[in-house]
Amino acid sequence: MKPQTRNQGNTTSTASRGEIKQAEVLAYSASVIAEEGYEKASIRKIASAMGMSVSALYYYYASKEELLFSIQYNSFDDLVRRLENALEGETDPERKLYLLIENHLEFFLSRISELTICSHEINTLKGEAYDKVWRRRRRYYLIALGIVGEIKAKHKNSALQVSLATLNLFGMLNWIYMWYDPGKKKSYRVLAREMYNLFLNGIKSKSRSRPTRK
Amino acid sequence: MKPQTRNQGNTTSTASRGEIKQAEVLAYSASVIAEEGYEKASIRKIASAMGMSVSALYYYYASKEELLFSIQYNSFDDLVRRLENALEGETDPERKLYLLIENHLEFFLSRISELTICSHEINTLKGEAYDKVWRRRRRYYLIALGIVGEIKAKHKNSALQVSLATLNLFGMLNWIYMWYDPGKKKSYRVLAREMYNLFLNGIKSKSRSRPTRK
DNA sequence: TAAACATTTTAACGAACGTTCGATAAATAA
DNA sequence: TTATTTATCGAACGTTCGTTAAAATGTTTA
Repeated sequence: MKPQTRNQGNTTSTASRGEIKQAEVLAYSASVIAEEGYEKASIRKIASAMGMSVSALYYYYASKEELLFSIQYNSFDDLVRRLENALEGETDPERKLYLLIENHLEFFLSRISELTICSHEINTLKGEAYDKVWRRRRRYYLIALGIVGEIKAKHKNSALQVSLATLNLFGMLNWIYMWYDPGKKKSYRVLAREMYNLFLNGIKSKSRSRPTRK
Repeated sequence: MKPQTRNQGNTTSTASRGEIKQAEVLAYSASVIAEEGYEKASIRKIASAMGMSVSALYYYYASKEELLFSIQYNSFDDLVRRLENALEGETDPERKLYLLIENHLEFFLSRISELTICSHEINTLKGEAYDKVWRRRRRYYLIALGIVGEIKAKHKNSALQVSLATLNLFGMLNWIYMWYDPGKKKSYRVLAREMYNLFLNGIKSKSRSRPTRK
């Protein structure tokens, strides 16, 4: 029988050989899917990328969809957990914003393939699998929304549209996979600083007018 | 023989029946591809979406790749042209920034399918087709980069990383297709105002520091 | 040792894919 | 009218897709 139990709820830190291989399959899948896109990344490509037969792959995952689901769910789950951990005990909303951005970028750079898939294949899953991932994603979004709302209140910027600003923040964060070059080795701290300053100053300021035509 | 001449370079404003149909095919293709993604949007789905046979479709376009190429190239081409037109005679960099954002969002809302494809399928094409689209895209990017550079100079904000800021601007702009709901009928002007204020205030301000740990 | 379980392989399934072909139908030109 | 071009069609091509059944290996346990 195949190893049904995933890492979650593993009381001991030991991982069976099957679980290790299972994680390995997921990692290879992530790199191929990130590179080629979900539809174009065939099961055969993934299997041969790790020198494995197609059916051996099916021993660990019941379907291609389950591969995508596991990648996305685990990534969002880790992302949320790490964020909640980082925010623990923090009260200053601006500091929280920085931690969110830093956490996101650090996670992105350490697992580029997975996060690329989280961004690019965000609407690929359907039905229940989509819903499950959506709920993780939603949790992440609500944390960000709360932080932006706190900053708005702190600076009494009543004109700011919190949800719109938050979506723009995610636009910046999620678009990185399109231009980030791992070869350049730009540190996540530099990126985080820059993005934090841009976004914070953008939502703090109360000057909100469109330049009139001359 | 199939109608080789595209709209480009059409001296007269008349369009033959073939050219009209050709444009119609492109529009249907765009909506199906935007909805399903390029790989999953099969030629058969596109054809049956417009009550046409598969071979009739091939009469107008030689391949599925040519469909994607035409959608992307025409969209970027129009986008750049409209922007250059709008910027004609403008000198104030902040006004230029607003016009860029407004132009982008207005175009996006009027041709959601095409722009969704421009964002989401940005790395789908390969080889020469990719290069041709890339050059259009590059032109657009350089205009934006120039405007951001001018604003930096105007405000003497020497700490600002122009290319990074520009990429973040495009992150906000290109991510819209992920959350924009046409049903809500939010005007592009409202979006443009909000994004303009956020980005401009973000890059104008010279306060660039990371909140220190407590 | 043998029995039990875990893992991998070979070979194939039906379905869908992009594309092409030759035969028509419809529209236009002579 | 006939001749010619323009447009459409159904049927098929070869290939690849995700998936599975059954048999063959390893590996651990009794």
